[in-house]
Amino acid sequence: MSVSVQSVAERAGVSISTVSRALRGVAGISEATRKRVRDAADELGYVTSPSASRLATGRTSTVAIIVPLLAKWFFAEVIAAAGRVLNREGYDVLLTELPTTQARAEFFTAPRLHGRSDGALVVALQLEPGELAALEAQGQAVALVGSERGGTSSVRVDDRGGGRAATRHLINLGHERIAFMGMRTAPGSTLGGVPPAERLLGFREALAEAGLPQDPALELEVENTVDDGAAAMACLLTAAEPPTALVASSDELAFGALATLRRAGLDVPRDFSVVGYDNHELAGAVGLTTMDHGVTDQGRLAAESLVAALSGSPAAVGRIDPCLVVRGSTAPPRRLRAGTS
Amino acid sequence: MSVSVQSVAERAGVSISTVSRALRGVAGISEATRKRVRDAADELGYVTSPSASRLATGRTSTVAIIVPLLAKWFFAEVIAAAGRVLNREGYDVLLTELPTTQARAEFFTAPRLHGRSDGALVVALQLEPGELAALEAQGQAVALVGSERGGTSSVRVDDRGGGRAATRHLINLGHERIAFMGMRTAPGSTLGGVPPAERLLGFREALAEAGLPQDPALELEVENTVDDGAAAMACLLTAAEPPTALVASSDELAFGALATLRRAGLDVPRDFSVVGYDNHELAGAVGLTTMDHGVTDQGRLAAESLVAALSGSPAAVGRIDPCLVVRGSTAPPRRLRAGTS
DNA sequence: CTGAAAGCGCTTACAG
DNA sequence: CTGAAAGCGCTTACAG
Repeated sequence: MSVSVQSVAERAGVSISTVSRALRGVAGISEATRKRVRDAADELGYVTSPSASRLATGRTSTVAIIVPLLAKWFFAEVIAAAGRVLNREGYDVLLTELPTTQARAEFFTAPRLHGRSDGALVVALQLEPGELAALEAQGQAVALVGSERGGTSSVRVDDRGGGRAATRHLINLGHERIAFMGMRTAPGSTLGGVPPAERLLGFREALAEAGLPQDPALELEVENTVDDGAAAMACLLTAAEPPTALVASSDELAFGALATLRRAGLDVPRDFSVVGYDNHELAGAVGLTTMDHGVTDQGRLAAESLVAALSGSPAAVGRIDPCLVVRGSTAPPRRLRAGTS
Repeated sequence: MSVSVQSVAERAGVSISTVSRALRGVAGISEATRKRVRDAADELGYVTSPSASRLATGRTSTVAIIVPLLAKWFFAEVIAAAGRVLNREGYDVLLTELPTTQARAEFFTAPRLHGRSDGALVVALQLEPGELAALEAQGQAVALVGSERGGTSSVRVDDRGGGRAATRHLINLGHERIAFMGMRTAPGSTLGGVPPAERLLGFREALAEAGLPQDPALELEVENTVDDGAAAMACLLTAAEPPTALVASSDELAFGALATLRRAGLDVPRDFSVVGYDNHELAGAVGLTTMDHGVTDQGRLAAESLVAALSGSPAAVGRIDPCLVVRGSTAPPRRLRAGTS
């Protein structure tokens, strides 16, 4: 049904070996022959069979991108950025979503990538040693975003520094009671992981450096959803000595917190300050001050290091330093603005 | 390097034909033999080579999902929903993003899917006849979401009805000057299309049915971004006789509009009402009343009809009726609430 | 610079 | 119920 090398060879009056070589741009073919083959291929509408080529070479020119959840802004953004470099480099993108611990277990038990992709870009999942080994046993080069493993390419984001920076911003404005909203991994979920935990450590460091007391009651752990952020913020409003500011470990959580504050009739930033984490596409719309951690860069860098690994380069670690984006959700606490409004 | 049928055959003491048949669950193999083969395969850690299998059968068990832009909530959600059914049905998902007219042209010119996938799930792109023909010439079964084509499976969303419903809600509240924010396709962009245009028609129908005048100045066409929504809302605020309510053809646009209203010191819904379109994951956080058009269902239905088409079923059209989700961004206009604060 | 031939690892009529 | 053999459409040493 579809045109094969054979017919191109006949039309060009050469052997199939020559067709294969001419079309792939291999050296050692006279320009005249190459042109003749190309013309014949064009006229016939020939296109190489990927399956046959993959079977013969053992390479798939495909990369699997593995994420916990597709429909989260962060993951979609990473996939988009990674996909662009992957396509540019000639790789197909195979998408795998592992939203539940069950899906995750099944995926790593069966050799699901074997012969389907040459490499895997693993986003956010904290791979257990066995899982990483399983990927490698399937012949996959691996690159990580949101986690690290010795000997494996990854992009390292200074989340601790980010958490510290967000907190310092509030401290510098004069806040002394600052809450932190972290991410908890829900049972059966594959979300969460090291980055949010690092942000919490950064938060604590900033408080310690400023000589501020650590109050465990101000450290909340919730699922990373708008609703949970809203609920957690409500809890904070019931404290005997409420905080005047919040560091949220994601913009989703911050959005939820802002919603609760608004519903409670509190004005941000006059009555309460919020710093988010992500620089989510919608952060601007709600005027959220937040930490930008180069989400697009994370995807791009990871894809680049995976492509490099695929061509034999040693494992590389990309680095990203988050930085604050000031919008309108932070201000000095009320007590420092006695004269104001 | 990896285990082949050959070694399994030797270990089980049968021919490779029998191994192939036993492992694929084909009928006509004694249970004893089947078990022996399975055990041998397990012991050896055998896994079928996809490339070899695809070459032999001519089927790839892969479906390509094609979207204009990955990092938009709507598309990510559709991909996630479709991907789940596709994986469940044993298909791999090949991801293709065509954000620019250039990428789109290149994609349809080269037979990029030939031999890579058995079908294509095309989201939002309004395929030109030549583009659809190109996919079919590459042997792809096709399913559409966000557009329709005779003889091709698709999911039909009643966008006109949705636009009308959103508008009626405002009319029923007593609004008489209502603006509409539609989507314009930016030069070089692949976004936009029929659904937003249908929503506008529904808007006009509702006005006409209510005997309200059509004012072209209240119909804005902008790019589907928060920023453009914000800018367009600002324009509306400068009208000689400003509207009291807005129907936005996406939640992103509505988010932008809400931001502008807030910054202008206007209270929603006391001073101005807004209805969005999408039921975006963050609509709840900002209290946006919006049209839910079953985004997850769109992905699921499209994937299901594609799977059906792949097994020979005739083209099918799924149907979805959008419905209003009331939150807090709509209320009767001020003049009807003279007594109220 | 070019060709004949083996091989990649399956699936599937065709026989028995 | 099982096997021998052809074929899927390429790539790649090996010769020349």
